[in-house]
Amino acid sequence: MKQEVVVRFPPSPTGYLHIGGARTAIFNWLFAQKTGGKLILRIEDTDAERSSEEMIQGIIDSLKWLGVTWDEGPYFQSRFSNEHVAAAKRLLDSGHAYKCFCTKEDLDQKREEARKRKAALQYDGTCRNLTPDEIAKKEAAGTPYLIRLKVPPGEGSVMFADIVYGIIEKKYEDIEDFVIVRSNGQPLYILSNAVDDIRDRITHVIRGQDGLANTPKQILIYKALGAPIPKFAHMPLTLDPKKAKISKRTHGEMVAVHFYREHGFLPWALLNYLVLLGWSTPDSREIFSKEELIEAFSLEGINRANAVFDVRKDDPKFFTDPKAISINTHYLRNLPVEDIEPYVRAELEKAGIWDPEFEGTRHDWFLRTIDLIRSRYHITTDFATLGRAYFSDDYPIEPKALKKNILKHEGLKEWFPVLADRLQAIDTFTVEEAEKVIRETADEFGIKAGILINGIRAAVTGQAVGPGLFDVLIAVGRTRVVERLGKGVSFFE
RNA sequence: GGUCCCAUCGUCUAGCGGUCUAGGAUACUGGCCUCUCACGCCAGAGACACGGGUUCGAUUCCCGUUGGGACUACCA
Repeated sequence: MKQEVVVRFPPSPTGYLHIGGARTAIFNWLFAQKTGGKLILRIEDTDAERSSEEMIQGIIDSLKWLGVTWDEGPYFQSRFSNEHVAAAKRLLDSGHAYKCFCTKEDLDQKREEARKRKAALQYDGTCRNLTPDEIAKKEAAGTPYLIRLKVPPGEGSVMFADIVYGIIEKKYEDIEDFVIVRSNGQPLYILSNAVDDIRDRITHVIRGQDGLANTPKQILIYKALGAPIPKFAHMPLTLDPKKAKISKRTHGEMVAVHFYREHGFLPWALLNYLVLLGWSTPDSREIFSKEELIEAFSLEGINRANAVFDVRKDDPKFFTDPKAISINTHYLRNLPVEDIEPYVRAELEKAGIWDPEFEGTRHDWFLRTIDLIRSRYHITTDFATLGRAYFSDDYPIEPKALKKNILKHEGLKEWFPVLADRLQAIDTFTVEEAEKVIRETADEFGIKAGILINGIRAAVTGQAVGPGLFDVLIAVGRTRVVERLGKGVSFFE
């Protein structure tokens, strides 16, 4: 019988969830979904100094927003510190680890010397072979100690087959006797993480490539503890355009999941973009529904080369990776209107122009209007900014539109009121009738229809661009159109 | 410094010895459409880091160089 897959996402709550972490969570989630396995959320909060309740909540909110679901947890690493300590004691008792009484100063000094000699800066094993007598003496003297894992001596090596990177081999002699417990008795991440994974019966460790170099050490811990070794799949890192690892510290909000939430991204669009960073299908397909993505996903499709998250700081045209925006745009335009309705509503509420009628008596109108204007928007916030005139009477007139489409044609001062009257007089206010009236008016005054059309668009929507004008008029509604045109004269004052 | 990983258009990528005059996406340019702007459609420009091998034949395999990245804490 095949063993059930269990994977985990173990964020450290020292900050918000960023792009890189989200991507790791997504890959784990997809693998669990694909294999019918479980995803465990484990908060690695053992660094109490830097962890906070607020960050934990933020990470959970971001995961939920993305639609990444987990089957167990959140567990908190700090609750299991007794297990980590117990594991260290077992290692000590079985001779797989030893106490090291070297002082930090000694170690620093030795490291410094090694650096000067240009040699590897490994621990020299001073305390590795202390006799029981010597140990007892130092303990009796109250000398503080930390615990190091005893790396097997000799020619051997640690070897494992990473699902993404292939066979990785590391010689014992290239691994130092690394610290697993601090002198204050606190276990270190490398130990805690392995112990937690063993307890949680993790079958596949899917994480960033930055964990690759530490994997041999962790395998040594698994072996020393007599635990089965999980499969490893390391994924390429996300780099910034300068090829530096993405981090909260250097990139700030730009790389936070919540930044994209606040800037008009649809969660699935962000997820879809993120999964494309380091993963692909043989046919280079890029747009997937949730079901399609789970179906298509496989660890074998993960790329080895790091990917650049093309964030563009201070780019007037793109506030983030153009590809991410284009995927968001795609969903904004192609999803059923009902699917994006809630996001539009949220934006209108945020802008203070939400009207309950939009989901009441004017619900059909609301959906049709969203559908009418969405093809030129990229982010959901556009509905409240660029699309404001459709939902509120309080909208700004873009200076460029005012100048180019209204002030340039002084005749509009007279034409606007005429148009207002004539549109008001139409029997049934339809696209066809409105168009007829406007074109006839243009003929009558001997001007190109475009002048009236563009002028009306600027007056009615505040913008120089937008959907076909006659559709706009119907969407905005006769009453408002007439009212707005009636005020048109004031532009010239 | 040591150990390890990586290397195809600006960016994300396909390619797993001949199908490559290297495919897709995005961004960019031009055109069509048109009341504007988008959408859509059509077209264009744009890459196998370099040098050695192996082979009848290398983008694909091996080695080296260069470049980039990660790890190397009593952080996680």
